[in-house]
Amino acid sequence: MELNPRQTELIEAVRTNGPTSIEALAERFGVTLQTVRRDVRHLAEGGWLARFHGGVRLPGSTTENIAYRQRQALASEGKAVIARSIAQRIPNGCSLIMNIGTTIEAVAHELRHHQGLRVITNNLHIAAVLSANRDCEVIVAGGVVRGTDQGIVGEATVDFIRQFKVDIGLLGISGIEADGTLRDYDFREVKVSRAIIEQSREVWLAADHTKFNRPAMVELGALNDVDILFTDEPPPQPFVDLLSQANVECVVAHEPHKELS
Amino acid sequence: MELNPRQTELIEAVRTNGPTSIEALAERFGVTLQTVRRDVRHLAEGGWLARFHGGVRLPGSTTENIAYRQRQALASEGKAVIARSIAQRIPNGCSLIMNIGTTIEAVAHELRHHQGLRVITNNLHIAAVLSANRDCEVIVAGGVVRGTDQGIVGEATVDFIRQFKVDIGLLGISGIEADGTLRDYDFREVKVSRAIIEQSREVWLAADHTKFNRPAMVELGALNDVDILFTDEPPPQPFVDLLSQANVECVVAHEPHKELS
DNA sequence: CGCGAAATGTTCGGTTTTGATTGAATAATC
DNA sequence: GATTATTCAATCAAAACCGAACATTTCGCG
Repeated sequence: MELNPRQTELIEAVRTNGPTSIEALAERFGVTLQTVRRDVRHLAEGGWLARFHGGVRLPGSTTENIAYRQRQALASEGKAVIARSIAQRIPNGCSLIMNIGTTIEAVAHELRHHQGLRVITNNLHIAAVLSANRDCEVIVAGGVVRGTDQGIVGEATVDFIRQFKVDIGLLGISGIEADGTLRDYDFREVKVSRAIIEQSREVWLAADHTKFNRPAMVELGALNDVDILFTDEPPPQPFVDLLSQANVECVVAHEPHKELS
Repeated sequence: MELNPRQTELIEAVRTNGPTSIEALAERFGVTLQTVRRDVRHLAEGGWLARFHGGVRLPGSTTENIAYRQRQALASEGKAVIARSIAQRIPNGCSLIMNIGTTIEAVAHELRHHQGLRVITNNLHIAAVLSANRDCEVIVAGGVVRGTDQGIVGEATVDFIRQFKVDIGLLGISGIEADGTLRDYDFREVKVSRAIIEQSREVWLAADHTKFNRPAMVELGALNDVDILFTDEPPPQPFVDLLSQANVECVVAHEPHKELS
């Protein structure tokens, strides 16, 4: 089974953007529909893709984990920028813990070509992405898998994470309130995040601008726990002071210049 | 294998710029297409590059993380039959441990509509598939993620599994030798499998016909440890006696009637 | 300068890939 | 359920690409 670059890219395109129409792919690659069909048929026979009338999707995934991927793609504009900015500051060869959250997942994608990383995570997607990097040791935390986002939570997870001590803890979060508390929705996830903070020498927080002033139920910690905050727009007022009081470095990520979609 | 400077540079060029056409390389080095082809053929034979119609790319860039899916698709004819037969015998509401292996993954697919299951696994794919089933509690074992197949192995995994005791342990395996020993390739995986046997009240083994008499390095256990063996063809002679001696029930799964490919 | 070996260029027939057309199959609509 | 609109697959022709054979150049060496 030989694959030419277009076919490789085709798989990649479906992997990242989800189900696509034949027509869109033909335009994307500048070839005719017939050619795309041939590729798609070929790939489907090899089990790389599954086709439906009018398009292709990843094999085995009908509608179940699509809701998740969709959400991931939706807000990816700003998240990718934050992710790149975080990945740039992660040195090769260091140890990380990465928690649940689409922003942190975006970071994982950016880390695919880093070298010598040791990553502990409670996010199945991150584990899957990074385990493809031969030069990266991935340790997944044990525990109960949450159906909504394939996150791993629970007591067992906390215990598992307590076994380690890493250079950098990378946290995504649901909301930062105006009093400087970090919050999330699921208390089981919060317990894990707290454990991550304890076991990390440095804590980096990823939070796009929508997270400021966004309320969430469970208190996770405070800005004091954080060393660096990565975001995509300058934070609004109450937070600028809070950040400097808590001695948090704030990195506002910028688009390199132009992005081709 | 001798490499002249141009060939060295050629590899370098592909390394930095990714897949390239023969034509572009010819222009890049100011030589004819035929010369580039000669170089490329030479380099491809030496494993430095992989070529495709019209150009070259780095080797393995395509097949690495795809090899797994291919393997999964390749032998899926018989595996699906075994998987269905296993899934039929799994009652709703029971607890399971499922290990690494494409056959066991196929079982997971068949379990998507079972109810009230509690599944512990060291296979990320299974975790992903079953976590989509809202009526199934999935617990993933912690540990090091193996890059080749997203299996979780290592000491931590063994410790994690020892915490549980389940109704049924579902094992896939690499080979069954003529002396009745069960074998696999990776000793870390074997340790996990052994732990699974210990923590299960009943052990079900899935092994298609290719596994009989197939040698593998590490001994995992013996047929005595197994309660039921699921396969797709009647086992050859040495095994029929071995199975009855070990008091193993043997289920030969049959195609329902017809399968549309 | 002449020789031979290795590397490179040229030509040509065969193969692979791509694009276009058409009739069949499939989904959507009423 | 019948009709319409897409989509699919088979076929063939054109183009691009490949490899082999042979001609040419380059280079080392006496």
